[in-house]
Amino acid sequence: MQKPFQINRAYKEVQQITVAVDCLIFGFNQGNLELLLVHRGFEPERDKWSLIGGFVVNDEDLDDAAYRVLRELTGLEDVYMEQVHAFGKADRDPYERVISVTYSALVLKENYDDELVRSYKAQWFPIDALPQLIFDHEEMVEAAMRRLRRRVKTGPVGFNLLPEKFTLPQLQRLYEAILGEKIDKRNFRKKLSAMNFLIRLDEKDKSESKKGAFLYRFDEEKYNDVKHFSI
Amino acid sequence: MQKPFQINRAYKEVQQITVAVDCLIFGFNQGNLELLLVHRGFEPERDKWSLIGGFVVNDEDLDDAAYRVLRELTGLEDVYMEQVHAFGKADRDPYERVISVTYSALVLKENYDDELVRSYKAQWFPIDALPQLIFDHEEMVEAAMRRLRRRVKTGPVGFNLLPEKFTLPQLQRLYEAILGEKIDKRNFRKKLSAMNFLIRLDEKDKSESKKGAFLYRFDEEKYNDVKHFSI
DNA sequence: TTTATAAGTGTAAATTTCACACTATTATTT
DNA sequence: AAATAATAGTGTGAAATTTACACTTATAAA
Repeated sequence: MQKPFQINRAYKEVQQITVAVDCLIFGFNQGNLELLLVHRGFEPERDKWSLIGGFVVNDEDLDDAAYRVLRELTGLEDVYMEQVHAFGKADRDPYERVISVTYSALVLKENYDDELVRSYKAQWFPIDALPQLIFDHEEMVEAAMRRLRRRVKTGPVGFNLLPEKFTLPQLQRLYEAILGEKIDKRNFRKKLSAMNFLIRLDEKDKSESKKGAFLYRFDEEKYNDVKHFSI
Repeated sequence: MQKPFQINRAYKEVQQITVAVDCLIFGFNQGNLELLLVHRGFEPERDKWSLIGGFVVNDEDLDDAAYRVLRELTGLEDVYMEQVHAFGKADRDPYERVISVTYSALVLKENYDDELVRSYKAQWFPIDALPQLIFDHEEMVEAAMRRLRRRVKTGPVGFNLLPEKFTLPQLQRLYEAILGEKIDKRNFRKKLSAMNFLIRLDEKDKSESKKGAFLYRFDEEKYNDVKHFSI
């Protein structure tokens, strides 16, 4: 029989393991939900693509490691980010045993540091046209997408993918891209206006239509009064 | 600037970290949702209680580590278990840096090995009357409860906490214990009978009432025809 | 002036959720 | 033998939510 649980916390002889974070960096661009990937230029799995990852160091919070990796690649801070799942099959990385914890980040494509991204040979791919990914990274994408779909239906996280001012058609296209289905325009707007946390500005965005669409902004305070967010 | 991402996967100089799994073992007993905890008999945080945990060894899948820990403590196999969250604050364990991945297990209290549990000084506590827990284990319980509440509303996982044959009053009490709220009997039954995956047997359980309540069983096949599970 | 394009708006039907109270069965008590 | 006490079991109508659906408006471009 094994040692009692927890007891061996006091022992130092426990095996240690390499721990990584992999970031699913989502952006929204011209109606497409996109994912930022880096090209893998070495074996094994050379020329496939990979999530942005990095190793966790010993004095660093797990969450901080994810923020660091994101910052190093994109230059972004204060980004919406959420842990998704820990992937820990012993043979998931053929080179060595690595446990990877995935994080999903929603970034504003206009804000990130393009230069930095390019220097890492990173590239945006539409979520429905991803290249081949290494290891179990496809499974990671699936898990993150499932969670993202749930999150945007039950909370105002989607707004992190849009600029401060946005139009309702943009917002709807964002939801359609994330959920992978068409949404009825009137029903969509009805739900939003019932929740009453979007402020219509006196400005229109004419870049996407002749008529122009009113710009809105998300109002944090009004959102706090919302009982049940649902889209 | 740091090394490019992923590249240093090929380097062996990465710091390694102790990785643990902590199991939230839920049981249902006499109308109460209960959690199995072990008493901590040593410093730091002596005499608090703790989740059942163990360390992940290098050639072991993360999920397998959780199953092993559960089996070692309860003797149970083939248990419903699901990863909840990875907890990774650098100082969450004051003794040494440990990243802990939590798993939620739903066990049948009648099946586990009582002797084994007692030999580990483990004890069941009602979920609404937990003792003080070590480290961030209260946060772990919260996270697991949130997920469990969501899961039982959207899928047939609650049945893992009941024996093969169970009555509708038992099932309702289980839901009430998990959700922490009273449920209307008629509405509850209406939803279940609409989904049509419970088979009423020709037996009654008279242990909990004079009249006796019909026993039911969950029918896997019929469940597969259910479009939307919702309670 | 016409045309083409996307923005914006309301209503009715269907479905789902919610609130609510009495009868049935039987072991136990008197 | 009758009364009692305790839990099981059952249906209906109101309210809220979700869904389906089509035309008018504004304006740049032709």
